[in-house]
Parts: sequence; C-alpha cells; structure tokens
Amino acid sequence: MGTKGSANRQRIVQAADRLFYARGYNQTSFSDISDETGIPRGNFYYYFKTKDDILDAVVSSRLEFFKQILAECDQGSDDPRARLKLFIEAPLGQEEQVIKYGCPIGTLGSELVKDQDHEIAKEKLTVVFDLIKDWMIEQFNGMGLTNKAEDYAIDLLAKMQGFTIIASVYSDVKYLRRATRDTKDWIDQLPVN
Amino acid sequence: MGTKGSANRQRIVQAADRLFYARGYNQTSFSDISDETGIPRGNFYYYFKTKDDILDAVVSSRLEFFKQILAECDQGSDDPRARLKLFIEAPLGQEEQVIKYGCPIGTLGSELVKDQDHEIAKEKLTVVFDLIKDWMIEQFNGMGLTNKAEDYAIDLLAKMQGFTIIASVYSDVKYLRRATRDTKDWIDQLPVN
DNA sequence: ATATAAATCATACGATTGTCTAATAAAACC
DNA sequence: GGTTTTATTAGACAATCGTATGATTTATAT
Repeated sequence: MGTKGSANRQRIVQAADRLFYARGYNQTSFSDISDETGIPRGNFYYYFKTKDDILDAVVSSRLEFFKQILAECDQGSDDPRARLKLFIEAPLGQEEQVIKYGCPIGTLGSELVKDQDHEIAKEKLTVVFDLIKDWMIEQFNGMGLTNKAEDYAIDLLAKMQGFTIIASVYSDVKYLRRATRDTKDWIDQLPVN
Repeated sequence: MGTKGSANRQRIVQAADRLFYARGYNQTSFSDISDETGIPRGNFYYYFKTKDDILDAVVSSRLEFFKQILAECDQGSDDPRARLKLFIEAPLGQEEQVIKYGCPIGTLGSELVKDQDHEIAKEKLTVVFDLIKDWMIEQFNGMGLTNKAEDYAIDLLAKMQGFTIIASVYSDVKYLRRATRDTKDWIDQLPVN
C-alpha cells in the first residue's frame, strides 16, 4: 500500500491536522474530515486502521513542521542568541491562529494528558517537545551557558507555552506581541559566561 | 425549584467538576456523571436544561475554589510578597492531580477556545483568570510596583500556566517543584520601589 | 489483453451521545 | 387528609460516533 500512499492519504492528514488544531482531536469526527476533503469515510480505513492512527500521523506531521521552523531559525543566523529569538517570534507568523486556537502542540498536549488511551500519540508529542528543547539546549550551549542549558531550555519552553495560553484565553494580540518582546529581551539579558 | 437546589444538584456539579478536570468537558458524558453519582440521567434535566448549564455551574464552582485559595493566601500573611509566594506554591498541594491533568482552569481554557459554542462558559472562565490577575495586581501594588503591577500579574499568570503544562506533559514532579521555587525566587528578586 | 493488486466507494453495524417526555414518588401546604 | 408543588425516575428519541465490510473502480504488470 506504500506508507506514504496516494494523494488522498496526504489530504486526509492535512485536513485532520487543521481540524484537530481548530476543534481539538476529540471534537473532530471522521465525517468532519470527510466533509473537508470530499473523501468518503469508508476510504479512511484503507489508510488508517483507527482514529488513533490518524492522530499519530498528525503528530508526525507537526513534528516535521517544527523541524522546518527550527531549520529556518538555523538558516536565519549563526548566532545562537539570534536563533533563539527567531524561534521566539515564530508564533507571530501565525498570530491569528495562535490567538484563536493556541499552540498546536501545547493544546494537543493538554487534551491528550486527560486521556488514558492514546499513549502512543502522547509519547510522540513529547518527542516534539524534546525536539524543540534539545535544539534550545544547543543554542544555550552555544552561548556558553553549558551547565544551565537544559534548565534554560525548559524554562523557555514553559515561557512560550504560558504566554500562548494567556494570549488565546484573552484573545489578546497585543499581549502576545509584548510577551514575545519580553521573552526576547530575557534572552538578551542572559549572561555570556 | 431553588437555584441552589437539593443535595443532588450539588453532587452532580461536584462529580462533573472532577470528571471535567480528569477527562475534559467533551470527553465526559451524562452517563459518566450518572455512573459516578448514582443519579439517573433523567434527573439531570430537572436541574440543568443543557450540558452547557452544567459547565457553567462547574466554572462557577472553580471560581469559588480559587476565591477560597486566595482567601487562604490573604490569611497566611500580611506581606504581599509572601502572599504571592503562597499562591505560587498552591499547585504543590495538588501535585499529583496537576501532573496528571494540568491546571483546572488552564486546560479547560485550552479546550474551550477551540469551541465555537460555549461562549458563556468561555467568558466565565476569563472571570476566573481575572479574579486571580486582579488579586495579583493588588499584591504587586502593595509592593510599590504600581505602574507595572498589571504587567507583572499577567506575566506571573503566564509563568504558572507555562510550568504547569510542561510538568503535566512530561509528568515531571521534580520540574514542577523547581519551577515553583524559581518563580518564588523571581518574586523575591523584584525591586522594592 | 488479461490477471492481479491497489485504491475508492456506498452503505450499514452496534454503541453512545445529548435531549426530552411522561409517569411516579416525596414534600409541603392548608 | 387531601391537594398541590417539588423532586425523582425509567425509558425512548433522533442523531452521531468510530468501525467495519463487500463491491466496485483504477492502476500495474505480464
């Protein structure tokens, strides 16, 4: 059947990705995906045995998405400090979506921790977090903050999750921008060691 | 019918509160609440016309819960700095639950922003956030940081949301404790003005 | 062109969802 | 004690859920 499959498989994953983000995993039905793609529900089970499998594919898709963002940050500058700041302002590129639906991995994480099933997808989600965290650690290491790099990385992760939630709950774009700026300032004010 | 109603009404709200927290609003059915309380589903509609009404009651219940926590912080000390630190370490009192299910208002917020309906409950949720934020502003004002009190308050709110999410996604109690300590340190290091 | 495999489709299953109604039990009142 | 609210219950409603199957179409290979 070919793991990558036909164009239909991609379209299903793309639509599911968008719908899971906009409505949440549990609030998205096969019919929703069918409506959005025009692909009849019966065809889904040719590519995915279960809804969990679609979730898995979506998480993989988001992993690739963040890999790409990180690659762009790497290409944007050689300075680790500048790279971190590029990543911090990445949400501003999706401003409207972030305000409406929050962080694509943070909100999915909040949803999945509440489910006793989906263990596979849950683990995969932490892979996405780890991808970002490890990349951040690299940058902090590059700044010479070797012994505190991991703590700084997880703190930055938490910072971004925090201001994203607040911005979306309050639908406050101005706050999102201010918090982005403040977080970048925090990077600048870190010691050079 | 009496808005506060009988003991049954309270038991419904309590069970719904716990279930909405542990499984999420959309993943909790009337049957679940019925199973947990022993109250037949048919009785629900005597107290609540719709599931949204139950959600409303639950949000109100959480509002009262946080009012009580804030009251305890007020009683715990006269120093605004100490009060803030008492609130910061409040999640540690629910450590296990926070790790498992995240923040009771943060995760509900993440869930509700994705829903085009539930507008009423969504607004009510920001009331809970505002309750905490305004209380924080009071404390920062008490510290003499009058012109930056609101910014500090919303930043603290975001900080706590952030480390709560990370702690629950990673199921990492140690990080929850470290982040709590760091956040308290941040309070201590603020200028006195 | 034929045989084989891959892909697509319409349709239906049982279970569960939130909602609602009609009948009953309990409580309150005069 | 009889009557009227208030409270409780069981059961059924249409709709939708994720899942599954069998038939049909399209593509591939010989």
